[in-house]
Amino acid sequence: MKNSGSSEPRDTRERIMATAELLFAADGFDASSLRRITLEAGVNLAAVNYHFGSKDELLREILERRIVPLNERRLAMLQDFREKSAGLPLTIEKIFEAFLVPLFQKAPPAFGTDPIFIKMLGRVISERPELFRKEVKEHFHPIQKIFLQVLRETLPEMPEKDLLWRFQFAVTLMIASVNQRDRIMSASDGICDPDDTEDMVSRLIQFICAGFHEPNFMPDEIPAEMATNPKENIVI
Amino acid sequence: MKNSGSSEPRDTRERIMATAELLFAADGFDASSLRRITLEAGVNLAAVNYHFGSKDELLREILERRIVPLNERRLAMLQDFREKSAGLPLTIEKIFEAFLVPLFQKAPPAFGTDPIFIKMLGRVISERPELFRKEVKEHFHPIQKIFLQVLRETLPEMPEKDLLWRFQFAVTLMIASVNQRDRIMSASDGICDPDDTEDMVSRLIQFICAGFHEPNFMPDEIPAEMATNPKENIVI
DNA sequence: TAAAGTTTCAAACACTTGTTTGAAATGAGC
DNA sequence: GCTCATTTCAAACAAGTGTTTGAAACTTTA
Repeated sequence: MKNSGSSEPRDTRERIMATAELLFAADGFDASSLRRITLEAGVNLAAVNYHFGSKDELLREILERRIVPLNERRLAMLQDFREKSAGLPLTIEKIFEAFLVPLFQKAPPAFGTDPIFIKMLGRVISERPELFRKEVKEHFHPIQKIFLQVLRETLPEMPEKDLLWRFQFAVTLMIASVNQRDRIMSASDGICDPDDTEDMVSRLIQFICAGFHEPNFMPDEIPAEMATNPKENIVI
Repeated sequence: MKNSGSSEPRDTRERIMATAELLFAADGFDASSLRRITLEAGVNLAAVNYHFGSKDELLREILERRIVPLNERRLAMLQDFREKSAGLPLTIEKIFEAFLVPLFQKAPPAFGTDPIFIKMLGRVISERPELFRKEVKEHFHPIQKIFLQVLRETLPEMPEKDLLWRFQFAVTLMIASVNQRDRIMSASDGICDPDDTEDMVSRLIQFICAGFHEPNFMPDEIPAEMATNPKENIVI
């Protein structure tokens, strides 16, 4: 079943990256040893350090070859919607469609994204935050800035802090929705099925947009219980 | 500064648990070695295995002593709101206030919950899903069932699948909001401050409730792009 | 075909991990 | 006082980690 012999020359890199992405997604970064990765990829243990330099650098390369085309597709979709909107501001729904759909869309491994990558993204974000900080600054912040600008055109009256918080909730929920797939499935007794990507993405967009359609945030709504002495609230 | 000598007899367990919780929250489970935990706690390395049996069991005990009182406080708050509502169904806002506030509320370590615990929760959920599956089934599913029932009383017309998805989005966002604190902070250039707990929780409740106030989900709203051949959408 | 460059491979390296061990120290009960 | 159970401690254990090495096997170039 497994291709244990060496095939084409440049193939080794690709085999390592594909296998590593799969294992990182399934078991996390630390839990996926180079020995298991290379064994399942059918290459020698030393190949990773030969071709990538280190395990961290392997992860960085996997990330980058996915993130760049992902963001290109987001921008292309956004541009497409804009051309069709005849100068009018885009609806919040369309904006988040361009933001979310390319992330969940299944696509050829070389240029696109698919659930395996985003599952890996979700896992590694919380396991290697220091590695991500750099990657996020370089690739995700610029795209978030662009989408925030477009949102601002649609919602010119919304206070900056409200807009930012709601957008961060949207991004947080987006990441977590792939990160917590298994929990969602089992907590709903299988009724919520994250494998039905179309269904989930549509619901996600609806849920997120609802948050943006709300009136501006009123600080008076702070729950009174938070302000009181916590000791008084303990009930045993 | 550090208490390196042995103090009271029963103290060792408590010192280990407190330190471990802190380190697990800051660096994750795998990244926090027993050597570092015991060193910072000022106890001997072998103490963990003597008092808890294993590192996994230590984590399990930390979890359980937090989760049980947390859920007790949630139920107490829910009961309190119900008594004040004079038989009327609770508002969605009140329901999620009872669900969220006790989680973020700062409280004495022995009986309550605080941001350190929930940060740990967020990290370990994605790092040790197999350990969590059991814990979640035992402690979180029952409480989710209760809150779903209360939501159902308030929203009797909503289709079951819609209610479940929106509730799962709420839970997902709740967990992720503590898990992704650092990302939220840096992605918003410090304008969104998760350390301002009152502010964040209020906004979170507003955002979540907006999703529940939406009309029922219409499957027609599925973005057309998801159905097309992905290859056609690639833009380089 | 011969030389040079690239890639593979088995073995070892240096290090860290959770866990176990058996003797020493400490506690309570009589 | 002594005894017995509990707890601490330094040391070692077995297993796993990412990485390096230097010789062998290939490819490519001349």
